[in-house]
Amino acid sequence: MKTTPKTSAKVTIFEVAAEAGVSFATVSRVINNDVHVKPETRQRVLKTMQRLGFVANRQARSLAGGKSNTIGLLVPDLGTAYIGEIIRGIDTELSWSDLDLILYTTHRTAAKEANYVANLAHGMVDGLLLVLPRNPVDYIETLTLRKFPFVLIDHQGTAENCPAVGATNWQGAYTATEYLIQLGHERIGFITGSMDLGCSEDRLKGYRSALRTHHIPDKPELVYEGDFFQPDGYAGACALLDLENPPTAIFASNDVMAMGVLDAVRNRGQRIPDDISVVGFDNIPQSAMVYPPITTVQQPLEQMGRVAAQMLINILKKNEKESNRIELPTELIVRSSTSSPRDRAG
Amino acid sequence: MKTTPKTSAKVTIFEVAAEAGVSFATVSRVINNDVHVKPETRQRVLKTMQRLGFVANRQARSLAGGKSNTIGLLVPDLGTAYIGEIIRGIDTELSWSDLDLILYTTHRTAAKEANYVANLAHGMVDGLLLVLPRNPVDYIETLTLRKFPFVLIDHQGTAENCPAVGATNWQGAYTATEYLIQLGHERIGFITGSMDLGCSEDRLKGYRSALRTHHIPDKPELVYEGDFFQPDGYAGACALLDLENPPTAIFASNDVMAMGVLDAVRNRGQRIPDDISVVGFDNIPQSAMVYPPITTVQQPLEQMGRVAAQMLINILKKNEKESNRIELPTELIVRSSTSSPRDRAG
DNA sequence: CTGTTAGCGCTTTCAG
DNA sequence: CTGAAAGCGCTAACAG
Repeated sequence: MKTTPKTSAKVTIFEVAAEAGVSFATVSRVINNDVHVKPETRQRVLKTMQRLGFVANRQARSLAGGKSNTIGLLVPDLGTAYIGEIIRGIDTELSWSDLDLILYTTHRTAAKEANYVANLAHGMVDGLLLVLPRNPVDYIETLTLRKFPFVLIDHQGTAENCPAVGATNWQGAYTATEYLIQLGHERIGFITGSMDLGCSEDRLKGYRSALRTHHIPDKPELVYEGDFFQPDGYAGACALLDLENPPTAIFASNDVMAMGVLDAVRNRGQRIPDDISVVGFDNIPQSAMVYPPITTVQQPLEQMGRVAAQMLINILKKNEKESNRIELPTELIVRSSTSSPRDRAG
Repeated sequence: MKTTPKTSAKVTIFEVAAEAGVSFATVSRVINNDVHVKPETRQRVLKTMQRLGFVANRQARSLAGGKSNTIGLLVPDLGTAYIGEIIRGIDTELSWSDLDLILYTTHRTAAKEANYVANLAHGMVDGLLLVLPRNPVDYIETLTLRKFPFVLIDHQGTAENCPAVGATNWQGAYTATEYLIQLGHERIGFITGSMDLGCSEDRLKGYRSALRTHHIPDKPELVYEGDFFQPDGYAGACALLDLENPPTAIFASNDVMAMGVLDAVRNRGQRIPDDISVVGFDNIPQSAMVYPPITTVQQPLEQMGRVAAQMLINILKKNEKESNRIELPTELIVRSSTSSPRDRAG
């Protein structure tokens, strides 16, 4: 009952070997495209494999061979379109290789993050893609020391010198702010993202730099600290509009919060863009579909995913990290949520 | 250079065992929470594991133990919010177990689908979650025969008797159609989903039944075959509106196509809902945010993911399939894209 | 309660 | 070019 090869049971290289009349080592060679196999023999083995419906056991291969042909993707959560776009890019790129993808969600728990990284780096996966890492310092050193392949996505916190792909957050925020200034806005509210993320800081800095360049005082009361979620966009807009001297435009650090702003403004009976101009960041698909369509800073999310996957694959192949940090350009997408404040008169 | 345990190298149960002064079997027992270990010993081993930074190798565990503690998720693609919602539900549920999630994207290739299933069922994962399977017939039999645990999500094609979670598509479409009829619409256009999917058929049937119930002739020219993507919603709306006697309402089989309908109607200078009422299906987040917010049939996507994951976990635990098919209720969400056709006069 | 003994299915030297 | 042998790190009966 033990070695009885039932028809529907798993087929191992041994069975294939026996059927094909070769040793199992040869079968292994065929599987691994080893050159040292006579074409004739290879064909015979290949046919047998097909006939028997042989499927190599990845666990075993990885145990014996030392690599898993799997990469791990660590994301904070799955709640927003933002992550979805990035995953899509990664998936696209991976579909051309034969790497599998294991998905880990940290649910915004820094502890879980470090924990996962430790586990994953321990044989489960060959490389790691870390989206929006919270506390990379906790493990980047370990990873680097061990020479474990990884790429950071959308992170620009510490000045660590490691592979990462991000977007020109500073530039994007600067451009958008400047655009509002050129429309004639002088009181521009700003809602930040989670300030423990590098990108949030960069966006805030870009906003401030634009103001400075145009000699507009940077009033602290016009900056509201948000967290990238819609409710905070709503709250931020309310806070800003409640000011004695409210802003004529609000720049939210992402589209999701900008939608919260839209709601808040509408609920107060004000119109967009006539009364208040609104700008977002990311250019997630919804931003074009809401009413009014939101002027936003496009972040090439899907491309970021693709590029990151490419980088990781390269590192895996060459066994050395080549490029260090790639910044993909952001672009201002002007839609209908912004106009000159002078329009009010009209 | 071979067995030299460098400080930063991987720690195995052997090292832990040696350090703790027990046999490696005991360490294994501790890892697996086996009851047969003296509390005292367990503590000592646990401490040693911690100190040495031991992390169990999943590949090895799975090879030896015959299970991987990983489940596979097979989705057609990552392009739509639809899948995202489902994944979120699955992820939520999984976060309470210690199962890992491997993500496979078939990119709508039926061949790839069957292929993946074959591979996965071969040791890579302990169970399979299949979202919107294209050609389940290709492998359901194999899976069932092998008693391989799996759950189908949003599939109601063949009458196969296997674990699945879906929504009351027929009921949802019936209710929505009836709602339009009660508003006074008599010519109601319908844009189907991919007709190779069971849910599409059910929705079409629900639509037809509602018409029949209310003695409204079911005109074939009012049904346009779509594919669930936005462009087809656009095309479908154009085709329907080009009819000699165009419909006063259009019911699209999902929200994404409904958005295409919105575009098409607007591009023709007609207003929603004044000139044309529009109804969608799914209730993806965007549907509430576009202009005008779309009346739609809510499908509990996130919940479907959760329930499916629960079912699979149960099957995995009890090693038997318990429940067979769960239908989660749909619900009509009335928003601003629908009104009585008589409003035109107003 | 704990140690011993076999493998899981495959990759990899090392000899032919 | 091909076979034999030695593990990869761990689980799972068996004996104590």
